[in-house]
Amino acid sequence: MKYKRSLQRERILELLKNTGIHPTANWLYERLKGEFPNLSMGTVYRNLNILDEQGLIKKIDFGSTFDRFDANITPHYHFICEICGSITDLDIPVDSGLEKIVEAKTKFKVNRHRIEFYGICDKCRKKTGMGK
Amino acid sequence: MKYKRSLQRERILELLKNTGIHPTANWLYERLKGEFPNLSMGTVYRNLNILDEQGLIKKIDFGSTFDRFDANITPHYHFICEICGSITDLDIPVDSGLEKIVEAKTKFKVNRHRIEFYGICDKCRKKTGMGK
DNA sequence: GTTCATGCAAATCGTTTGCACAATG
DNA sequence: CATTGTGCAAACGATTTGCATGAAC
Repeated sequence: MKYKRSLQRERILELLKNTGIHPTANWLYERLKGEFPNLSMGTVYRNLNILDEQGLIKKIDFGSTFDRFDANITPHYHFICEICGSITDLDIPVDSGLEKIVEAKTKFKVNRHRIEFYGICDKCRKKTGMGK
Repeated sequence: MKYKRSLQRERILELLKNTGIHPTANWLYERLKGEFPNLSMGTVYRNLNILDEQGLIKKIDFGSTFDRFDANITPHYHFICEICGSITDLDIPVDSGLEKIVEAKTKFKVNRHRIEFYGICDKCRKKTGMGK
């Protein structure tokens, strides 16, 4: 895919670079519609996806669009296969020391944390011959 | 809120306890509609929310429903305030040793990981008097 | 018999897409 | 002029909700 310049896209990137608040698409839309009175959400989303594809920004995508549910209510981490989407509970110790580190570095009160590992599960490695 | 028994809710919990695949609402619906021919998605979702509220299951909710975007494309962790929803980039080292630990314990190929810390940010601590 | 749960359909919300027109190269 | 971007509105998919009926206590 070959991209052409677009003022809207440039301004979206600029706004994103000048803020630390990790905005939503709607925040960007609100900020820009003074500048581009006919701006539409479609344009904002399309450009965000292009910028993400170009590696200029990162979408904090929180996984798939649908919720997953877990009857294992003890703290644990997850592994998510990037091919088949399967989620596996991990049997590694939950490290609350990490929360201490964050509290030492910031003024925040940390209540909990979560870790997700992403990669390729054993089944998909066999199927696709990917991974080593 | 006071809850009454419901066969549908009991079966949803049972299914969830007997599988490790972290199902979606739709997966549960498909599994149960043989048993409850008139089952509706509304019922599944309502019961999942009740079970979550009761602490009997955990919704892997991936934060809010909307995407957030970040122009900081170097690997880093996030802190999310549970009161105001603000997201802050954290200045603590990204520990790729964690990925090694997972690979040692599993047959998975790990490509990346993410950590989110949840708690109360300094602004909200002042406002609400919460936290310590 | 009061409260909570169900099924159904319509509504909601964030995001995506089809299309005709405008801007870019 | 060939290609990509825009605005608009309609479509989408997961989830929620209003309402009348049914089950639990």
